[in-house]
Amino acid sequence: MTAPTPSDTAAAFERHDHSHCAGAVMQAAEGRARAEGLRLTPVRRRVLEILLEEHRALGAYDILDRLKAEGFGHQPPVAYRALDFLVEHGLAHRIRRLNAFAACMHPDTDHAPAFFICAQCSAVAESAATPLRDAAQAAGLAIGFTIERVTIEAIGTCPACHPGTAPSPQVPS
Amino acid sequence: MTAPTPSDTAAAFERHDHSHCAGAVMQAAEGRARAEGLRLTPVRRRVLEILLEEHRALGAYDILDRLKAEGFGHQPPVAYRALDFLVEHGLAHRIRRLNAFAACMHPDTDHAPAFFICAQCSAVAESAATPLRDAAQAAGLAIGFTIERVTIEAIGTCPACHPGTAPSPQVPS
DNA sequence: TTGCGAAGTGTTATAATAGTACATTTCGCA
DNA sequence: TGCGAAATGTACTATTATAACACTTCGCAA
Repeated sequence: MTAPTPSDTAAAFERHDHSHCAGAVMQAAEGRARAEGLRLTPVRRRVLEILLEEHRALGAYDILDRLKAEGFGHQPPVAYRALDFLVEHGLAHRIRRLNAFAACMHPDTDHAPAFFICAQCSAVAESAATPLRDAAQAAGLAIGFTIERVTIEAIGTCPACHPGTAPSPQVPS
Repeated sequence: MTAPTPSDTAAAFERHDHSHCAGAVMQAAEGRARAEGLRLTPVRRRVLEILLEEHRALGAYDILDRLKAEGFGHQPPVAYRALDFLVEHGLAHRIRRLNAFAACMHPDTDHAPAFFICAQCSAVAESAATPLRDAAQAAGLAIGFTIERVTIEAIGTCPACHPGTAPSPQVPS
C-alpha cells in the first residue's frame, strides 16, 4: 500500500523516467487485477498502457486513434468501454474539465484524488485529497447531503510553467 | 454582502418560494451589473431569468429551446454566448458533471462555490467552499502549483431523496 | 449629431464528445 | 463439451460545443 505523498505528486510535474514510473504503475494495476479477478483484456490493457506512455490526459478519440492504428476496433464504443472499465475500477480517472482521461498513478491505494491541471501546458498531476474530501463531507453533512463521490479539479500554473522558474513546459500539447 | 450560510444551502433542497428567492437574486445580479458596468442585455437577462425560474441546472440546448420559443435567435451560439457571459461574470456557474449551467444564488458574494448534486432528483445546491478552497490551495502550494480556480462537485443524495426521509423529490427532472 | 470602433446578435456550418442497439466472438466454468 | 455471461466490433445517432462571418446596436468622442 504505497500512499501518494506530496513529493510523488510534485514529481508528476518534473522531468522523470516515464517508462520507469509507467512500468511500476502497470505492475500495480496488474496486481490489483489479479487480486480482484478483473479481466485486463488486450484492449483494456492497451488503453491503460497508452495513458501511461503519454503520461497526460487524453481524449477518448485520441485513444481511439491509437487503437485503430493498432488493429483494434475503430468505433467510439471501443475506447469508451475500455475507459469506463478502467475508471470504474480505479485504474484511470476522468478529468471533466478536459473531457479527458488519465491513468491513475496510485492504483494500489484507495484514494480520493484531486487533480491539478496546468492551463499553460495541460500537464495533470494527481494528488491525494483526503483533507478536501473530509471538508466536503462536513459541508455535505451540514445540509443533510450524503456524498458518494467528489470531483476536485484545480486549474492553474504548474511549477514548470511559472514565469521565472523552469523554462520549458514538459508537455507541449 | 450576504454571505451564504449552511442553512441557505440547505434551503436549496427544500420546498420554498422560488419566485421570491429568484427575484432577490435577480435584483442582486442587476445591482452588480450596474455597479460594474456589465451590459445585461435582453438575451443575457432572459437566460439568467430562465435559470432562476427553473431553479436547477439546465443544458445549453434546454436554454436554447426556451429562447427560440421567445423569439430570440435559435442557434447554439446564442445560448452559449449568453451563458459564457453569465459564467464569466459570476452570475451563473457551469456544472461540469452535468454539462449544464445554473444561476449563481449569491451573485453579490465573492465566493468559491462547491456543488452538491443529487443523483436521484438532480437537484443542485450551491454552497460556499472556502475551507475546501483553502485546503486545495495548501495542497497546491506543497507541489509548487498556483491555483486559479477549483471545481468542486459532489455527487450523492439530497435530504429529500434519502430513504426514510421526505418522500418526493423536489425536482423530478 | 454624426460617425467610428467595439461589442453584441444572428446565421450557417462543422467539430468534438458520448451513447444506443445489435450481431458476433470469447471466456469461465459446470 | 457446451452453456451463459462477458467482451468486442460495428453501424448509427445523440448531445455538447465552436468557428467563421454578416449585420446591427451601443458608447462615446470629435
